[in-house]
Amino acid sequence: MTITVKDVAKKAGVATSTVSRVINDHPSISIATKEKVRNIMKDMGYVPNISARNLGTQSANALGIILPPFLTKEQVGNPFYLELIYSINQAAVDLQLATVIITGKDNEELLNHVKQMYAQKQVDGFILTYSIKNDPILHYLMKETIPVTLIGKPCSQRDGLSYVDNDNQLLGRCSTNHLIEHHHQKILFLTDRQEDQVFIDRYIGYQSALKQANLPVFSPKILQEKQDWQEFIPWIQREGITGAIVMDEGLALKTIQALSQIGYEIPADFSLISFNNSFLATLTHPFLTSVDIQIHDLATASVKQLVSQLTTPTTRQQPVIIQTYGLIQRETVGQINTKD
Amino acid sequence: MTITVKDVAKKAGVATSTVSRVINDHPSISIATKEKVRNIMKDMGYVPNISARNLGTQSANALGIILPPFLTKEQVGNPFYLELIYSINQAAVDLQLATVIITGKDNEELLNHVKQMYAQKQVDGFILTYSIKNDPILHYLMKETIPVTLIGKPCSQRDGLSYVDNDNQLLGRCSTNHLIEHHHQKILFLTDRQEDQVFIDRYIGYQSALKQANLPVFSPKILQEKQDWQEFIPWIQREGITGAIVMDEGLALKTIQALSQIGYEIPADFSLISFNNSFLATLTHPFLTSVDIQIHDLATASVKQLVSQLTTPTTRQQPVIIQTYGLIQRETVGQINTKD
DNA sequence: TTGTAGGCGTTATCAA
DNA sequence: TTGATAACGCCTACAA
Repeated sequence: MTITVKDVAKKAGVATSTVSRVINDHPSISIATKEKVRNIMKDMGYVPNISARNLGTQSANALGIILPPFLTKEQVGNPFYLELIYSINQAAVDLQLATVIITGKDNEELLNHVKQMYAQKQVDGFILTYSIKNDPILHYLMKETIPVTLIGKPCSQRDGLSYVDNDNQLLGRCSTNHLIEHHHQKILFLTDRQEDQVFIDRYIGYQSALKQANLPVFSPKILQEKQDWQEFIPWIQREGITGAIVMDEGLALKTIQALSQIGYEIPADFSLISFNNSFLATLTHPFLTSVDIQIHDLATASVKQLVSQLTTPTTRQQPVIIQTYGLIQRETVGQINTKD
Repeated sequence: MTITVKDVAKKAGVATSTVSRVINDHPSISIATKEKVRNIMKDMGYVPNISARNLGTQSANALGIILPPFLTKEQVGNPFYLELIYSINQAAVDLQLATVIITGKDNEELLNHVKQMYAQKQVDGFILTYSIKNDPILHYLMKETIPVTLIGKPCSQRDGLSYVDNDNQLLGRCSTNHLIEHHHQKILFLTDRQEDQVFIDRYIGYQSALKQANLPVFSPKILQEKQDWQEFIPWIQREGITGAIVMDEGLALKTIQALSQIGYEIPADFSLISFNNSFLATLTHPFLTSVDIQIHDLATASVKQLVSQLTTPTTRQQPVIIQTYGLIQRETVGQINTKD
């Protein structure tokens, strides 16, 4: 029924081992036989059986994408993950790797799935798509020295951990500078999550930009509950804040709405700059000025990191920091009205 | 190094076949030996090697999720897919199946990946997450009688195709009725894509609800280009439209914005009801009244359908239509102001 | 109810 | 440069 190396070997008048070598482009096979065998493979429509290969090579030819245990509808909706999955898979396919999804409704379930996938040899390693404090998943993977690449920076010092991240301090600095260049002087930093390493780094960048420009640094505003907003908006007016760096595009949209309710015009009265450059940025006017974090590069680099762990397990991986970014100027940043 | 059936067998003083039977819970093994072997497996930390099993059973123990070849940032951002992936994986894990992602930058590449994954026996079958006209992917899978379950209704008659869908005509009818109950009389249907089977069905439901209520039926308004909006908004005013069924929550947000620009208050002057109940619905006020399409049920049913194709390839699958839905009332539907 | 033995399709280790 | 042959770990007749 299915065509195997044996069939190809017989037809080609060579041994199965030769066919196998041709498949793997082994250097010690003459060009002539390679040609011959390849033609026959094509003629017969031969396709290698990956399970059999995996059994032989003791590998899985697959990487696992660990998604965060989603808690809220908001997180599931986060466009970041789908784009990441998509880009990781594209990079993986280029290397003949399959991409397996790993989820769980909570950390315990997720950890079980991770363990199982690895123990059953269904994946060779993992890409962990999020970085949080005291993550039991990351802890387990490192303890067992299972190949893993983290997307994002580890929250605490993790020796030898392979990770790929944006230069979030740089992004924080550049976005802040963008507002400074537009003559803003009282610039805020807004977030809806503070445990996040991404937040910490960007906030550091924000601080450094302001200090360098001799402008006031504000402590980050955490906006989660309704009450946070109720205190926040009057406070902005009182303080005469004119601009903000916003961690998340969803949050930016909410902020714009809250400000319009007190009659602020964007960007005439207030400027915002956000991150990710997702579809949210161009959903409604004013379109969001946003920092593109190059998800594609992040994904490609993470796959590369993981693969090099797999091929050379001994050598330590240097973290990769994506330096490129895009400052996508749209409609939420303007010169500040200095006439008052 | 790794523990195999052989090791377990030796320690338990039984044959490897017995161990194998215990693993698969074969009925002809005595409870006593089952117990014994299981304990030993646990003690030794035995985990079956899936590649080996797959090789033996000629299966892959995995299903492939085919994602649409994404064209635009908007589509990548669509929260629907991530939620679907997540739910499918949860359902698959329960059945001990792995979930493999399949993508491509265009139909050609996607088709190649699909072919390859199946030929290499990396997946047993596919879940196709979208339904479009003349889809070469679906065409190929059906021609080759490869197990597949479609999420959504096929655009043209496809004998014997397994699919899982909402009752979109029902959803179209119910959402329209919801506006009718609020005394709306001139109700529109808004979409940003018209090739879509989902659109067609919901529009049919819209029509039937209006006809039954003896209210005017409008042809669907397609809103894609800027120009569409420029013509649309004045037209609404002229015609005195007071409500709309909107295919997509992103589109609903855009519509609300366009209407506010001409001074309309939502829902006092205009009501909207949309679909999916994604995080977009509660991003900004007014929060969207939305029809929840039960992605979780869709996912679970699709996995079940696919698995039953795999286990009993001969019997025909009856399509599954999810009848339940949630009408999530929020802030965009109100009684129409009848005083004018 | 259990054991024996062969096979699943590749790769890897020897020799030749 | 190639060919035999033995793994790889599990499943499944068939036999006992």
